[in-house]
Amino acid sequence: MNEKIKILIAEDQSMLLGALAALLNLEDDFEVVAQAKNGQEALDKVRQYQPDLVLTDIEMPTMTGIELAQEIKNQDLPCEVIVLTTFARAGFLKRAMAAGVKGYMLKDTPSEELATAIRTVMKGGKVIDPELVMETWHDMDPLTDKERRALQLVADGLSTDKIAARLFLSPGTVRNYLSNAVSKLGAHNSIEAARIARQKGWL
Amino acid sequence: MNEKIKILIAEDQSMLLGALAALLNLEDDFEVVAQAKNGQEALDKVRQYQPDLVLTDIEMPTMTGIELAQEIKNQDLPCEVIVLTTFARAGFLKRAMAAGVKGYMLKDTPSEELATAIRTVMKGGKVIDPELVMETWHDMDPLTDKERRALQLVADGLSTDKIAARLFLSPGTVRNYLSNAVSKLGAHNSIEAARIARQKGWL
DNA sequence: AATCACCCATGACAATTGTCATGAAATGAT
DNA sequence: ATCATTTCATGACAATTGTCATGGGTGATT
Repeated sequence: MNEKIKILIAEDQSMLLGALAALLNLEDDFEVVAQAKNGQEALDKVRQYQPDLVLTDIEMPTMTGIELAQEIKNQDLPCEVIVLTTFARAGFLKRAMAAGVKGYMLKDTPSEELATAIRTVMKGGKVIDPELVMETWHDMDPLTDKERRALQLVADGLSTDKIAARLFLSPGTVRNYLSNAVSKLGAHNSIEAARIARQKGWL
Repeated sequence: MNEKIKILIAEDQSMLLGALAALLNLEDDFEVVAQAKNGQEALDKVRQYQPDLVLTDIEMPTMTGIELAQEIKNQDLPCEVIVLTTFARAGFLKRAMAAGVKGYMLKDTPSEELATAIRTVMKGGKVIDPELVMETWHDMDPLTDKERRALQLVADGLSTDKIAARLFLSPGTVRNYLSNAVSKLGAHNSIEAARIARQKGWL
């Protein structure tokens, strides 16, 4: 008789964490062995409980789900990772694939598909919605490294003068980088550009 | 023998919708009779299934959870409402209370507390985290009606000239309203002011 | 009736952001 | 080695936002 698939769930919203555990524990062949509310706790518990599979959100305190997946890969921990996140973001999907993630699902996927996805991954398959790939993969990050840094600081609320000081550049330079980013992203101003970049996973 | 508490869940994320249904159906005295992914669907199903209690998110398509609660109250539909939302927002909490909501919970509440909250509400009690009330009730909305309208349009990406045209005011007036809002909210610029207002539930 | 506080409204001016032209350095292709 | 392209960098100037002084209308208070 095959043993149950041991699952660790990482999700910072306690309500979803508990509800997902309840949902997955309904399946005869699943066992939720641990839960974590942030990335570091998840990594610690992966070592401790040695689950077959980790189901993780992306945006969590201390370590994102993608960084968690990267660490699991770096340490050759023998478990698969499925990402369950709110938004389809090109930057996140790309980084998740690079980090060895075997599943990438959105939270607006019907819950019935989750169990099926877990079984598919445990059989060696991958579960990434083809539509998702199609709609995001072509989204190449158009930002240069300096543009991204400047935009990140705009997102943090700094003025161009402060950004210039922080990056050891002159204000004119920063204004130019921001203006380039605004154009590339089709935004009306630098703050909207920062929002778009974050939304795409490029920040 | 008492009948089971009939519950309708309204939540636009399918994964959470199904997981919450699974969680609640584990309780012997609960029965999830319907699920809805938006406010209008929820209202239709409240009429059709006549649940004892509605568990609803706030931000959903077609009708917010608070508007749903208001409609349930307006139509004297005999069921209680518990709001389950992501953020503690003063404006939302106030409007939820005014709409007759009996429970207001955050999604980072442990899932074990949900069943208890539902039973408390069905016994005539209210479930609003006192800390939540303490931390948000004092947050009086400092914005005047015209400031709010101008800020809303900033949030929608309009320039001050366009906002002036839209509100049939002169640009100087709009600049003044936005400047007032920036000061009141302690923001660095009008876009940040709009973000803060939205976050507080004042937009 | 007079006064005060607040909202609504406007424009002058200061401060800041965004565009654009320009040029050096780095990188990749030939 | 050379050339083309891209990135990085800067400042002048235009465009836009934000501050501030000013004043009318409304409602509450004295």
